[in-house]
Amino acid sequence: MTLQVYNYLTRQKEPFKPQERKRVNMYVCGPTVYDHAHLGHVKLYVAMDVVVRYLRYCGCTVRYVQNITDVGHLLDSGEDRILKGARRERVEPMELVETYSASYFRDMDALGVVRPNISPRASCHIPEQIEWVKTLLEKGFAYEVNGNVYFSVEKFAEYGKLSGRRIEDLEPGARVEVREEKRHPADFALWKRAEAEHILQWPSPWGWGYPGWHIECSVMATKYLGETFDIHGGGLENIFPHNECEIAQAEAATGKTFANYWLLTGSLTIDGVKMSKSLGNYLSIQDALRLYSPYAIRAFILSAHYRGPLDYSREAMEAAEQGVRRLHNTVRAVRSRLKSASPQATADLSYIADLDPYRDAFIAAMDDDFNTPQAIAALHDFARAVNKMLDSQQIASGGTLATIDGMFRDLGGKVLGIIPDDLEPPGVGQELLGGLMEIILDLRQQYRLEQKWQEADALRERLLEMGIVVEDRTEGPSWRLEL
RNA sequence: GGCGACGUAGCCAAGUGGUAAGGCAGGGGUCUGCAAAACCCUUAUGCGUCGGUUCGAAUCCGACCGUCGCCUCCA
Repeated sequence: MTLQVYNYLTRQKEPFKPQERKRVNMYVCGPTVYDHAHLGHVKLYVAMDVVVRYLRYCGCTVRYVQNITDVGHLLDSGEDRILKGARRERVEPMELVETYSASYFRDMDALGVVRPNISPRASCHIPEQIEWVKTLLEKGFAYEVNGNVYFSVEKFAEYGKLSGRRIEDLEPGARVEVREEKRHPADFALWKRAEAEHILQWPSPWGWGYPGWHIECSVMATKYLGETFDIHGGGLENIFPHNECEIAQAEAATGKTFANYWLLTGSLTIDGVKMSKSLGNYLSIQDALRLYSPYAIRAFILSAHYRGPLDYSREAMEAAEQGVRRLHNTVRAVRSRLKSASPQATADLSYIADLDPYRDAFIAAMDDDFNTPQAIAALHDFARAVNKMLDSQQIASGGTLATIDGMFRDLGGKVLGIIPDDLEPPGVGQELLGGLMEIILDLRQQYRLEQKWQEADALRERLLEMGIVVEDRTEGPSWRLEL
């Protein structure tokens, strides 16, 4: 494998070498489930999805862990996001968590995002987190004040190594008021004392309370992936303080490197501003799926490199939709030709040999830090070559067509997830529909032979109104459902 | 104030020293009864601005301008 990845720890591209050959352990910071996910979240999860898919395509066994934050993630006001959501909807906190976890998975499924192997919840790992805090206290990296336990950043010499910040550079209280009881303004909470009205609380050696936001990731990542694992992914905007704190807690406790490679993604913006819940400039995934196909949404996100920012606009999404449609048209044509191709015909070896450069270009792009824009470009170049061959009326053998289809399935399907295995929408009555369409198209051909253009066109128009596109190709009429 | 990212055609966006990928949109053409699809040609003497290094810079260096993110709990 010659995969190169940009590692935020070293700020450069490095050859990717998992600890164990062909086995990759990977962790990505997951959602806080207090509301529906929106397109902004999708950029991270689709990008990481493609990382996982590509590693698997390269033959690696990937254990992908992505947490579900259901406790301890506070708002600027100091209010727990989960509790605020629960109050808003007048439900139990854990009821809210169930609702939005389900919503999150439903959205990700709809977008073809492969599920993590493990989706651990913070609230299910309270004992482990308490143990971890105890360890940090014993080792002298933490201190307790009034039922709160803080991590002492001055005790951890490497604090800031990921984000490139120095403690002296931080402006205390820039956003959140500094708590007097902290020894250093930059110290962060490992465990927080819960007031009586705080519903989510657990007993601990320091009284009733709940874990700080950062500790869950350190604890759950190491629990399922080992003290040192291969890849830690996340959004660039969380590099500080969240990711930095994860490293500090983990490495202070274990004395070992936390994660070897840090892959961080740029934000999705809209009109140049980050799409976020708090700004209200977001598009929910459900709404986005009403406007665009899941393949277009993925293609849009993958049209920019994962590390950079990407600006959402109606125009850009339409462009992605059209681009993906072009690829689907080619794949549909190949599969349709494949049905009538003779299966025992020998493969056109010279043409298959010509396929290699396209696959190589795709692989080279992906090997270069998952350069999906270039990989998609390679797919488009490939589609053009295939279209040319189909147009030229060369008799392609079943073997050649199957190889081409296989490439689209592998590269566009398995790796990028922008080409489905079945282009026609699933559902009952497919055979009935096929039979009916055959009758209608036969009738229309009869009109055309008789040069009754008005009747033929009217038929096509009415079918189009129902979402059935009819195209008269040189090899005969074809139809497809367009949603 | 500090740290960081970004600025490439009408739009989205690759390219990080060798003379500007790809997609969308636009224009022209081929094919077609028409349409669609597809294919061909075409669209940045130019990569925020100004300097510098170099035989050669979108790519390296410096300054400046602009946009955005983060600075203790927003993916």
